[in-house]
Amino acid sequence: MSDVGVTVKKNEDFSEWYTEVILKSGLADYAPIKGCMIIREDAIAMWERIQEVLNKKIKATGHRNVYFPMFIPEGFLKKEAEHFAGFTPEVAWVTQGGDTPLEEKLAVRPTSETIIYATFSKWIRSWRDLPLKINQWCNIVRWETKATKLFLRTREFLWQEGHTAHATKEEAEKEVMYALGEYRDIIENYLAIPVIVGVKSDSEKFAGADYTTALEAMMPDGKALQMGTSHNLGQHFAKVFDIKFIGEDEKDHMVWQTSWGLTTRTIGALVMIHGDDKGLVLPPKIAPVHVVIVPIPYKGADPAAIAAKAKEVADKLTQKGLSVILDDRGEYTPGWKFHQWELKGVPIRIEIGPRDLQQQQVVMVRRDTKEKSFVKETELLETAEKLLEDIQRNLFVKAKQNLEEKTTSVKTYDEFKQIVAGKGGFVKAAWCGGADCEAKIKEETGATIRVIPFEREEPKTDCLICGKKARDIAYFARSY
RNA sequence: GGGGCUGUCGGCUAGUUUGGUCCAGGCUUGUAGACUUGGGCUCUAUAGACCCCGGUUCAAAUCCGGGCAGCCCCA
Repeated sequence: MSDVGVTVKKNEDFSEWYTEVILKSGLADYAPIKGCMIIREDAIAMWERIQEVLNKKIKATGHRNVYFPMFIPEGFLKKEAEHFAGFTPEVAWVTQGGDTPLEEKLAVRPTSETIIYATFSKWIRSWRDLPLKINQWCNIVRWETKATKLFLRTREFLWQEGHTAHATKEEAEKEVMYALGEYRDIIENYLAIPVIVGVKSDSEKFAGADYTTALEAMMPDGKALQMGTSHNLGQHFAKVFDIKFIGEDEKDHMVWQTSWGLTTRTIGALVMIHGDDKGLVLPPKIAPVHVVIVPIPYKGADPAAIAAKAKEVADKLTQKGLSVILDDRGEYTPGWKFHQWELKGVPIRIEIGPRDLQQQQVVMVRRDTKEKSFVKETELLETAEKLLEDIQRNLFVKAKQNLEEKTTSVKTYDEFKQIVAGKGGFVKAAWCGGADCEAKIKEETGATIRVIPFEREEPKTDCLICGKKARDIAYFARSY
């Protein structure tokens, strides 16, 4: 046994397991710059798949892609005070070009609201210009000081940011929910990760927003991970960037705005949630490769016939629209290849050897359960497709169980502390809505309000901290 | 933000406690070849490292200082 595979078990040293799986499966590598990572081929392929799915959705509803500069003049960033205060601690600044100091320093975008909205004020004149709905795929820099965690905490990452301007408050509210809904579809139905959706507390909302809605997932180690956010910006930015339009009533109005983002963090969540001791386990709908075929060319057998059959099977599956790799490398043994492709998380492996040739069958192994079956050639396509659907569903169901197992309702603060310090996960607790109580919990336990779910539950007990009447049942957790 | 730990061929490591045996050993990987192939085959040849800077010393992978990088715990 060599050490090319994952050397630690997921439930023994989760953090180390996570890093090893990512490095060894080839999703990413550390970059020679502190806090930065290299996103490699397979991870980019998954990101491209996410792009493909989301682009299709938002284009169908009238959003269009754009690209704004990555540099933002300091003055822009400062215009909305709360926004500036929120982002300034982790902004990277460009202060010099060549040998010449800049007259005004430039922020490397931590998010693009300000530069985009400065432009919106130019583009929007009349109600006929609304709604304005754009999106951009780009990189973002936030100068983190904490330890790097691949995909989850790096100074630079990729994301998509949608920015919209609307004539009415109601329309903006609808847009916020629209974006959140599309995120939910991608995350749950493609990435197979169940989420709790709802609104953030004031202290956790986006700097400069009226309110922030979010999707939160639960990792196997009991920490929550934010999977995406959709903000209602109200008229905060419209006021400072002077984004006005003349309405049908021939009067001046401020626009109502939203912004929403989904990042490459979701790939980290995917690894954490579905991976196992053998490596990655990818949901078929996001996997860059659906099927790997490993021919087993015994010496006594007819290697040419086996190779031909493997090729034939590969072609059939490819024609059906699946992404297939025929691994006919002679220098590796089948066993070696099995491990390699399991590490990379390919959903289905097909083995074709002399015995299968005789029986007119193939051996099909699913990555999630490692279950092996013999499939008649005539049933190859339908079985493969059914299996992919099965795997997709199974991964979601298992993740959903994890989410449910790691969600605990508590009545007292003692119970709360015990859960947070022990099994972790989401802790549902009654909360008065006060920032002081929230801050106290954060200080004493490290847990924050991840989300106040839309699927509202009526609090039956009083606020955990102050004992006053509770406003909500909030989901608390320690988080990434 | 605070505390702790670690850094040796591409990867994992031995050597560090007690400076000298180390122009650094092993396994794995890479390369060339042979032989194999239903769960990480075997053999031969070959390539490859003390994180960086400074100090102590006759002598530094080993001790000291600083830097850089990574990991863990706490908030």
